This record gives sequence, C-alpha cells and structure tokens, in this order.
Amino acid sequence: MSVVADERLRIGEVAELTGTTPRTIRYYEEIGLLRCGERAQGKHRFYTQADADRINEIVRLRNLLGLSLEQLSQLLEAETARAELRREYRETEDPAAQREILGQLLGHIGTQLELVRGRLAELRQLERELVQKQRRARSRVRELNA
Amino acid sequence: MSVVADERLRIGEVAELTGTTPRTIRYYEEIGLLRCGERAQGKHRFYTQADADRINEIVRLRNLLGLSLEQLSQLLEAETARAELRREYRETEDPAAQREILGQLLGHIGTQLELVRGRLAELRQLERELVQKQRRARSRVRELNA
DNA sequence: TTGCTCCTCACGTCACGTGAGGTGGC
DNA sequence: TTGCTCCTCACGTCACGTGAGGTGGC
Repeated sequence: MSVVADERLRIGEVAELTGTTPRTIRYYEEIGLLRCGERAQGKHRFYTQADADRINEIVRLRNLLGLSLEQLSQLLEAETARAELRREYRETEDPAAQREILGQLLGHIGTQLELVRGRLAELRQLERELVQKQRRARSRVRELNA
Repeated sequence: MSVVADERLRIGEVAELTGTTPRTIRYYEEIGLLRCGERAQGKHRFYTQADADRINEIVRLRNLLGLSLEQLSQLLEAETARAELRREYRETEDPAAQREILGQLLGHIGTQLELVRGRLAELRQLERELVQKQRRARSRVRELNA
C-alpha cells in the first residue's frame, strides 16, 4: 500500500501482482520485452512498481487483443521511445518539442483505441447473435407451455 | 451462393471460408474437435457447410474469448450432445423432452453469454482508460496552444 | 543457521507453420 | 495427360510449463 519510489520487488511478488509467473517474466526479459536491469549473473532480479505496471499492460493487451509478443513489442516500442524523449525534452520546456511528443502520444493512443474498438465490435456482434438465439429458445418454451 | 445440402467442400475451400488453413483443420480433426468423416486412408477429406459453420464458431470463440482448444472442446461437447438429443427427441414430439432440450440450450447460451460479457466489460474498461488518456493529452495540447 | 525464494539449464507442451516427397480428382 | 490441390510424415516455432540441481538473502 505504501508507494515508495525505490521499492524493490522480487520476481515472485511481481508475478503475483500481475497474474503471471516468474517464468513468464524471465521469458519476456529473454526476448527483450522487458528491461534487463543490471545485476550480476546468478543474482536475484529486482523490479519497481513501474516494471509491474508495464507487465500488467503487456498481459492485458496480450489477453484482450490476442496480439503476439512480436506485435506487442512493436506497439510498446514506440511508447518506450516516446517516454524516453519525454523525459529528455520535458526539461527543455520547449513548447514545440512538447507538442511533437503529445502528437506522438495521441497517435499511439489512437492505434490502441482502434484495436480495442475493433474487438469490441466483434464481441458485440457475437453478443447480439447469442441474445437472438436466447430469444428464439425462450419463445419456443412459451409456445410449449401454451 | 447456392445452398445445396449435400454440397461437398474441399479442405482448402473450407479453410478460405473460415479464415484458417488446411493444417489447422487437420489438427482440429487430429485432437477430436472435428468429426473425422469416413474416408479411405490417403483419400481427400470432404466437408459440408455445417462443418464450415462449426469451424467458424470454434475460430471465433478461440479468438474473441482466448479459450484453449481443450476448453473449447468442453464448451462445444455439450452443444454437440444436445444437437444429437435434439434430432432424436424432435421426432417423438414429446413436449416434456422438448422443454428439457430447450432448457439445456438456454443454459449453454447463458454460459457463452457470461464469457462474452466478461470480456466486453474488460474491453470497455480498457477503452475508458484509453479515452481518459486521450482527453488528458488533448487538454495539454490546448494548454500549450493558449 | 534454517527455510524460502531465487537462479540457470534444459526438456516438454500446445497450436499450429513449413517443407519433403508422393498420390488423387476435375 | 497436365496442373492443381490434396495426402502423410516429421521437424520447427512461439509462449511459456515443469522439474533438476544449485545458490542467495531476510
């Protein structure tokens, strides 16, 4: 509950927080989806809340949008690059640069919204069809009872 | 376009109709998700429109709900059993039996609707969060322009 | 010091993809 | 008869699961 900036989470705790497993987190590191974090070979990995947040985002997009880790990697790479730029440019207080960054952010959000809304449309269509089936079955039950 | 009951579709045609591949269809047969259809070893498989419909349903539930083929198998097994009973009992014209079958059908539809609505809720939540991010970014753009 | 969690191989699994080499049907 | 699609192995791949055997930190 206490939000400490330099909180050091262990891999098992992060796994619990994100509904994954240590193996999954190590695999994401292996394929470059997650930062590797400096540590001596064989030593324990440590994570921050920001790492947990990123894993949560990955898992959510993976589950809800059915993207491959390769596709997710591309989707999040842009975001990571932006975050980098943002930290750099925020200090310059240059409004033109900030507008540029915000434009990129809006583009990125737009891409994700398109994907989410496409899925939503498909699921709503499926729901409609199931409700239609349900109505027909209920109507036949009423006929039988009449 | 012509709907002929005994239309004989080849595996490549079914794959095209369902957005899958011949390999996928053979794999579903291999693990028992699809009927095997009597045919001599090495001879060509043939399918009906009903088979294509079933594959479409499988693919849709797989993609939209993220179920494993094992879970899908269980979900559809009940449906297959019902369809069987239905053909048997429809001829008897026994209203009690028909009520029973309709009850099972309604239960099955209810299960699927629960899954679909759970997913819809998660996706709507994700959409809300993205829209919220979008608003904040746009508001910051307006601030910069002021 | 004692557990518990962590570590690194490394093989297994699910749901197919991808040739290799050969046969079938309009 | 000529293509095209089909057939059956069988190995490859992606995203992890699951031990085996060993070390690290509160």
